[in-house]
Amino acid sequence: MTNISDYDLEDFTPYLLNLASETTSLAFQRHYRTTYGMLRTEWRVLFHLGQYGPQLARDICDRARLHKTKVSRAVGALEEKRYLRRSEDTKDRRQELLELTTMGRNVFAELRQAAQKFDADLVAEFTLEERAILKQCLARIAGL
Amino acid sequence: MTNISDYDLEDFTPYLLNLASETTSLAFQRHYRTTYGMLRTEWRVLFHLGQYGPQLARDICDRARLHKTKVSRAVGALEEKRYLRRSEDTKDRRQELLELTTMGRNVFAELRQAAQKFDADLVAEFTLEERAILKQCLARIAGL
DNA sequence: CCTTGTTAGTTACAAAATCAACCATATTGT
DNA sequence: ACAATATGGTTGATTTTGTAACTAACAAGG
Repeated sequence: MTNISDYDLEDFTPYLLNLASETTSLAFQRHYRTTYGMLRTEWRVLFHLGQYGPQLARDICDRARLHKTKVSRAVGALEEKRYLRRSEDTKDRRQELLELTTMGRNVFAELRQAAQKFDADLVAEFTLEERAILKQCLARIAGL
Repeated sequence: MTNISDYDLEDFTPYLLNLASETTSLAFQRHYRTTYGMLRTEWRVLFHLGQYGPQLARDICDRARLHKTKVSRAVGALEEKRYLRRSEDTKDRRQELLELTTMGRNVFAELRQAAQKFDADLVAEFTLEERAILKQCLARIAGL
């Protein structure tokens, strides 16, 4: 009987993606976790608010591809830390506008810089072409 | 006030990695979850045993970069499903050699084929060069 | 109005991951 | 030999996530 397949799972892209994702996420964690006591979802929500300005929880769900329960809890946690504020002065009383407080904006500025540096270090060993292809492939795979 | 930086989260590699990883992992889940009732960690452990042959839990921890508690629980679950067997005939009575049963090897063969097809479809839209660069970059980032 | 359906967001409960403590065995230094 | 320490692995408590059901507000059709 011949070998049906000599496919090596080291080539399994989801596996590589998972390893790479875990490696980088764990490494970057210390910037928001140890310093600010934030969870990953909180950092993501903070980032979206800092990056795209005041918006609804719904918008964050869509953009960040996070489930509404995750966002709901992260918003609660960020509110407790006084990093964001809600206001529901809209006509639609179901929704509430989320925006960072001054403290939240400071944290965001700090973390954005850390992220930028972290990323630069991460891809430092790659050529410009490799970086471009990497990001392009990842974006396509992620469905962006 | 000037804009300190126009760095965008979309450019943050860990974020892209996370999105891509989640997207593919969720998509592949159905192959081991719905068909065999396995969890992600179980599939990973099975994969490592099938790929690299009989070994200690410790080896799987190192190679798969999984915490020992996760591996311990996954091994227990796989044993219950009769996909693996333990034997502690070693000189060191603390450790036990893990190996797949015939059934476990069949499941592995089946899943490996599914993985191969899944992966082929995933990267189908990329050129050979792009695929090579993608894998190379991911491996480097993952520290392989 | 008043049913029916939809949307924004929260909450309750189950599943899973994380963390710390633990047991048994092995190894090292004195 | 015998503390002290390290290793392989398990277990239990705590956290975090995921799933589903829920409330409240709005929107349309009759």
